[in-house]
Parts: sequence; C-alpha cells; structure tokens
Amino acid sequence: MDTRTELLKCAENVARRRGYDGFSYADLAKEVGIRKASIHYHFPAKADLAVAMIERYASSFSDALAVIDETSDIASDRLEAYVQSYRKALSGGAKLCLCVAFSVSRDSLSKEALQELDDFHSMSHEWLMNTFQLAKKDNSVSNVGDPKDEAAALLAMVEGAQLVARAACKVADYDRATRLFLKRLA
Amino acid sequence: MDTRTELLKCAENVARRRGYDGFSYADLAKEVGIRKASIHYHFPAKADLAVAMIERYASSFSDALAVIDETSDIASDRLEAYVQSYRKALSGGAKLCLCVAFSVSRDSLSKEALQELDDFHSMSHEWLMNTFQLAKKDNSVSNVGDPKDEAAALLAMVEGAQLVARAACKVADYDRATRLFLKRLA
DNA sequence: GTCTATAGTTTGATAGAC
DNA sequence: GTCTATCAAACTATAGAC
Repeated sequence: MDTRTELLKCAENVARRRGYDGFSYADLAKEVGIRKASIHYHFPAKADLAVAMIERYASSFSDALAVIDETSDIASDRLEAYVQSYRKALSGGAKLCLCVAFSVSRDSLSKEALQELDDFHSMSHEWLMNTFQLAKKDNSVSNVGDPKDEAAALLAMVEGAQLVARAACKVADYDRATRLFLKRLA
Repeated sequence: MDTRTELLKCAENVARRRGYDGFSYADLAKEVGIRKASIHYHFPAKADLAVAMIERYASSFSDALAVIDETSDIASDRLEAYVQSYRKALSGGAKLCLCVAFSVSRDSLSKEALQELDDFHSMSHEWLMNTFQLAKKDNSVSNVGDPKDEAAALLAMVEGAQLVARAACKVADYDRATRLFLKRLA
C-alpha cells in the first residue's frame, strides 16, 4: 500500500476513536513509521487531510451501500444490513462513524470539509429514503411512514446508538437501541 | 455569580460546541475575564474540570426531568417535553448535549469522568423506561414495546438527531428525525 | 483568589539536505 | 519522498508575589 493511503487509513482509525481535535501528525507518524514532517508532503495542512479522509470514507461507504443493493432486492434485508454495518463499524465500542466524530468538531473543520460532510449525509439520507420507498411497495417493513421522515429517523437512531454504545464501550447498548426497529423488518 | 460557577458555565458552553479536546484554559480565561493560571485555583487539572462539568450537567438535567414530571402526569406529555428539551439544547444547531460531545472524546477522559458519564446515561435511561412503563398504562403512546428497548431507542434517536442537526447546523434536521416518534404521541 | 512569570511539552508547519 | 533541524504558537501546569 502506498504511504498516502496508509496515512489515510491510520488517520481514519484514530479520528474515529478520538475525534478530529484528538489526533495529531505525531500520532500518525508514530503509527505509520515515518517522521511527521514527511506527512506534510502528502497533506500540506491538517485541513487537507480532513477533506481527504471524509472523501475516502464517503466513497467506501457508498460502495458498501451498492453491495447491499446487489445482495438483496428486499427493503427489509437492505435495512437490516444497513443497521448491521453501523454495528460492525463500532468495533466493539471503540470507534464511531467518521462523520459522527467529525460532526462534534464541526468548528475546527474547513468549509470544504463541511461540504464533504454534508454530501455524506445527503447520500446516506437519499439511499435510506429510496429504500423506505421500496419498503412501501414490497411490504417488507411494517407500518412505514413518510420515507423522508423514516430515513431521517433511522439515520439519527444508528448514529445515536453508536454514540451511546461508544460512551459505555458496550455493543449491547447499540443492540438494545436498534432492537425495536429491527422488529419491524419482516 | 461566583467565579467557579461562571467557569463551569463557560466551559460547558464551549465544550458543547467544540468537544472536550476542542477547548483550552485560554479560551475560558478570555471569556470569563481572568488569567488562565487563576483557573487552576478552581480546577487544578483539566480532568478535575471535566468531572465537575458532567456533575453539574447531570444535576441540572435531573432537575429538568423532575420539572417535566411535575408538569404533567401523562406519559405522552412527558416524552414530548423530553424531545423538546433536546431540541432546545441544540441552540439552533450550534451546541450538543454535553454527554454527546464528551462521548466522542472518551479516550481523553479520566476514569472518574467516564463514571459520571455512565451515571448520566443510566439516569436518562431509567427515567425514559419509567415513562414508557407509564405509557403502557395510560395508553397515551401508540404501539409501545418493551420499555427498556423503547427507552434505549429514544435516547439514541434524540442524541443522533442532535448530531445530524449539528453537522448541518439545521434544526429542521432534528425535527425531521423526531417527527415519526412524535406522531406516536396522543 | 488573582496575578506575573515561567517551565516543559506538544502542536501544525517550513526549509533544505539527501 | 523522506529525512534532520527548526520554528512560532498553543497547550497544561506550577511557583511565588500580592
């Protein structure tokens, strides 16, 4: 793997544990095994790194959603996989979704990074909306309301469930918070 | 107001905007109007400040829940007030619940602070559980599941809704995420 | 209780050799 | 591309005068 990618991977890893203001170039240098001055060759400023991190995260997230869509045509299957993916991202209570971690540090981010953050949420929201729209047709989810509202509610729920589970370092808290929603799935 | 309280108020304010790793003694000194060295008289280390912040936050939150209980005996009224209180805490998309902000910076907190964080979540969860238990009796909420699961789901939802709204600085996002739940209230 | 002064560390970032 | 060397600024924290 090239150094740039290795840096991005490492940065994502630590940012999802500690937030944007909670990691430094020194942390990355130590982990990747180069000097911190060398990092500036790949990312001149931390703001550049932040943008690249969100871009990479959104891209891989988008890929994951595409895989979910390919795996099943049933809305309930897709939503279950979605909830499961946020559970997996928790890493046993040690990590958060990158965008959850970055949302808290909003004031430290550049305009460009905030735009990327916004794009990520838009993409997630749209995928969820379409999936709830499908659920209305295939009847695989009980009691479906306005897809726009359902999408916003589920996005908030998985992000909040991650947060609560992270606070206590207990995946069980994530499971408890999402249980009633999963019961609505066929 | 005494300086200690003023410092706590100010620290809460900035921590809810920027997270635990996002503010410094210099920020507080500037805002409160004393030198940063003076802050150490009240809070020897930042870890001490963190503990006092959560204590104060949990205490005022607990008071707010007591007021809600006094205002109405109907479960749906109480839950609506609960959701509303998280909305108000958003401050137009500028702030988060202190415990949401601190959960992200978990690794920077002392054991004592983490314990306080845990206590806060326990208190919230218990109040919600009792309220959903009441809802089962007074039928003011539609389709109530296991109170324990309902409590966890709602806590996750309001915290997640705050986060999404904070990311975009749009209170409307909070409203959209909580709309379907509020529809279940009588 | 608040101040000045300062220590010791860490931060993000740059210059220039290799 | 990575290094050494260095910078100025910010950080938490302490000592001691008032």
